[in-house]
Amino acid sequence: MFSKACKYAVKATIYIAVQSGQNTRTSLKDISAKIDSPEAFTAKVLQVLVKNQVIESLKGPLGGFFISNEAAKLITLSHVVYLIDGTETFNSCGLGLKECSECRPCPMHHKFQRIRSELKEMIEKTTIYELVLKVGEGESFLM
Amino acid sequence: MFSKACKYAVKATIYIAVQSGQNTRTSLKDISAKIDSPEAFTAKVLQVLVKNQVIESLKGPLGGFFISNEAAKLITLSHVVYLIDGTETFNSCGLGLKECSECRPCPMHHKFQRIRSELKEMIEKTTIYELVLKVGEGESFLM
DNA sequence: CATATAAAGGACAGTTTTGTCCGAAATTAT
DNA sequence: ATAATTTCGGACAAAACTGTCCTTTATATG
Ligand code: FES
Ligand code: FES
Repeated sequence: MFSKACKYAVKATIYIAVQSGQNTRTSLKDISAKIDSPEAFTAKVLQVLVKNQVIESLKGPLGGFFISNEAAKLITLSHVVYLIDGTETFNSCGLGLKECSECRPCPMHHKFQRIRSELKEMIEKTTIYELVLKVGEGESFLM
Repeated sequence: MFSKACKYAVKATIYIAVQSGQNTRTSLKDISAKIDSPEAFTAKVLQVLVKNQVIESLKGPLGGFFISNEAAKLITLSHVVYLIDGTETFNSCGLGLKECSECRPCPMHHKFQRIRSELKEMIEKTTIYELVLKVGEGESFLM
C-alpha cells in the first residue's frame, strides 16, 4: 500500500511534531529509535521532507528536526505520502491500464475506484496534528 | 497497491476465462498480447496459478491455458491476489507496526482499517466470473 | 516414429527499493 | 580558534521485483 520509505516518513513526521509540541528538537537517532526504522535510510527520507518544507531542520549540537504547531495543523498525510510515493496509487488503474476512466474502464474499475477514492480522501483530509493528538493522549503508538 | 505480477495474473485469468467461455484454450502469446504484458514474465506468473489450480494448462499443439466456467464462478479476485502478492497488504498495519490491533493501534489505524477492510471484502467477494461478464459484454477492457 | 507446437523450468540480467558508510558542512559550547 | 555534535550529500551495497533467454518436457498430428 505505502512503501517502507513512506511509512518511515509519516511516522517520523508525527513523532517530530509530538516532540515539537514540547518545544524540543529531535535528533535522527532519537527518531529512528522511537519509530523503529533504519537510521541512515530514515535520514534520506527526512531530507526530502526538509527540502519540501514539510519539516525543518537545524545542524549542530542542539540541532535536529522540528515542525511548528501551525504547520502540523496544515500539513496532511497526503502531503507526506505524495512526496515520497507519488500520486500514482491514488489515481491510476488498479489493474494497470494506461488510463483509468469511466468510459474505458477495467473490469474492476467500478468497485475499485470507490475504495481508492475513500483512501485518497482519507489521506487528504487527515492532518498530521490530528494524529499527533492521538499519540500524545497515549491512544496510539508509533512502534 | 497490487504488484505488476499480480495485475498481470488477474488480467490473464480474466482473459483465459473469457476464452474458455467459448471453449477455446488460450496460448501464452495470445494472452500477453491481449493484456499487454511481457510474455516470459507472464509465463512465470501463470505457472504459479496453474500450480495452485486457479487455472489449468495443457502442453503441445492445441494446448494452452483454460479454466472451467464453474471454477471461474468459485474463484475470487482474492484467490489470485493472495497467491501472487500474499495477504500482508490486507491484514497489516498501514504504517508498518509489527501488529495491527485495536488495543495497540497506530495513529492512522481507525481510519485506515475501515478502508482496508472494504478493499479486502471487495476482492474476497468479487468472482472472476463477474469480471468476465463485463468484458464479454464489452463494458470493460483489459488493455 | 518424426515433427511441430506450446507450457515448464532454470539461469541470468536489469531496475527499483531498501539500506549502509563515510566525509563535508553547519552550528554550538568550551 | 578548537572540538564536539548533528544534518547533508554522495557513493556504494544488498535485496526484491521485473523481465529475458534458452533448454526440457509433454502433447498432437502426419
Ligand atoms: S480503469 Fe482500472 S481502476 Fe479505473
Ligand atoms: S495498527 Fe496501523 S493500521 Fe492497524
